Amino acid sequence: MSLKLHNTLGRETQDFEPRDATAVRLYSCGPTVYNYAHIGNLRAYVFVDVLRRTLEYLGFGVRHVMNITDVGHLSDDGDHGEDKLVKRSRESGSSVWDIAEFYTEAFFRHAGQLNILLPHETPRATAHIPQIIELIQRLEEKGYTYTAGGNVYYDISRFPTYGQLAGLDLSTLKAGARVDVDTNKRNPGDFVLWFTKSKFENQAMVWDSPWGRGYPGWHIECSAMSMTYLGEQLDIHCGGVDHIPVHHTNEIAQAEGVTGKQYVKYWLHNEFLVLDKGKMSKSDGGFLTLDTLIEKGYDPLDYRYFCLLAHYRSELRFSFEALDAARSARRKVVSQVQALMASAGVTSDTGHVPTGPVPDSSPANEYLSVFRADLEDDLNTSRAVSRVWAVLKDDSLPAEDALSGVLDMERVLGLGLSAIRPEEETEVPEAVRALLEERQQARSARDFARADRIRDEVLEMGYTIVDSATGPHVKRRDS
RNA sequence: GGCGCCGUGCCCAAGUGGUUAAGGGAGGGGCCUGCAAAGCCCCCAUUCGUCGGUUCGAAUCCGACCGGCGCCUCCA
Repeated sequence: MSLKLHNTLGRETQDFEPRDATAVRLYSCGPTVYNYAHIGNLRAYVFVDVLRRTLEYLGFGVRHVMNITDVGHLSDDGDHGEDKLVKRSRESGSSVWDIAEFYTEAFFRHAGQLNILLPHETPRATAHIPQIIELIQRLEEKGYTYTAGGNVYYDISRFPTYGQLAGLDLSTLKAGARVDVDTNKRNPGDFVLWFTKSKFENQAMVWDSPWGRGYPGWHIECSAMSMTYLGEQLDIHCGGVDHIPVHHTNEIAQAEGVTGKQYVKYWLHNEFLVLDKGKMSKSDGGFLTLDTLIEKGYDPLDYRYFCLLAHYRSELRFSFEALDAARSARRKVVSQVQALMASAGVTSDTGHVPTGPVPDSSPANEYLSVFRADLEDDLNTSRAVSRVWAVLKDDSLPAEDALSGVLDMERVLGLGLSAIRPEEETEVPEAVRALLEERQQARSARDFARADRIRDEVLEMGYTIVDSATGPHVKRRDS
């Protein structure tokens, strides 16, 4: 079998055939950094990470680029509304640049905590204004633009296949259904490439351009940066489903308008994380960040595990009950892996856990081949995760093989399994050690009430006592 | 108004024409234990929103209806 991916362009699952298998050109839409990424946003980055890891797992070379949109977006279409960065700046008293930098750092921190591999390039929009201007100029030369009311617009009537990705029927789109009509536009679907007329004070991020001092529109930065780093034709471009009708539709119009060539071969879009009340929205204010989950006692990787439980093209219903289930499951995987380490004789002294390729002779390959097939089937992570359990539950599998099998799967899953250390006697304070001794004496004397009191006392101090045939073990609580 | 998606056990969720409807969590029972915890074993949907239809056969295809949601504004 070979990798099959669901292409939004054409709405069908297709065999993945990159233009160059040694360097798959992957572009994913990154964050807009005027606020923290919420956990719904983060689901999208986990998805892209699994995609990239899968490609690498299957032997493809990958070049992954993700933009950081640090230029302000308006909260409304057509030069109305307010720039989100400016708004944030006004509210916090910091400069827009500081705001962008702060949230960019927060984003990378969260991504790292989720075991998301850093893309090879993470270009900032503000660092690519010349490329953006050049792209607009090329569109202008080819006659795709017009100027009205001080802004440069893209004229979608010049691009015959406009809206193909989204299956838009332009004649049925209802202009102004939710937004005021921009009277400068010739066609309601036209969009701004360059603004010179800012309606608000304090527009801090402005640059000189052939059309006047101003700032770029909201879709052009992705076209400019993707083409700068990956060339005119990409293999895969991903993002959330919300990008299909506008952002990605406009990106295609911009890129293909300039090059006359197909911009992206495979468009992949992830579905939303939803709450009872619907999707989590960045502009609604009430949203959960990864830090919120951490404060509530979850490991970031519990959330990653949770994301992997559902297919990326399905809505995933978030609840703390469901997250608890993921946490319980992941903790169990961790302890099972530690048990395998013990069986396989892996200690921190012998040091290494098996990391290299699993030998063909290993019985674990039976599981790895179905695992691989699950991923090749449009990234069925839900099934892929179930293969971890299958390995863990197969008692006929030698511990070393089970261990190497699970760690091989970890290359894609990224659940932190390769970072698991053998379980060992925890260094405990002298006071705890003394209590432990006291408790053993109590147990020998069959004074269990006292033994239990001591156990509670030790628990208060942050350590869990677990009795076993070979004597009591002490672990840090909540491991 | 237009376009689109979803509805599977207590919860999350896979499966999208054909053996017993993955997997996890929770729950129940058992083994083990002084008791716990952990671990292990067993149980937990004759049924896939409802009603029709197509088919030898449907959770999977078609239609209607009910319910939920997304997009057409920035948004993962």
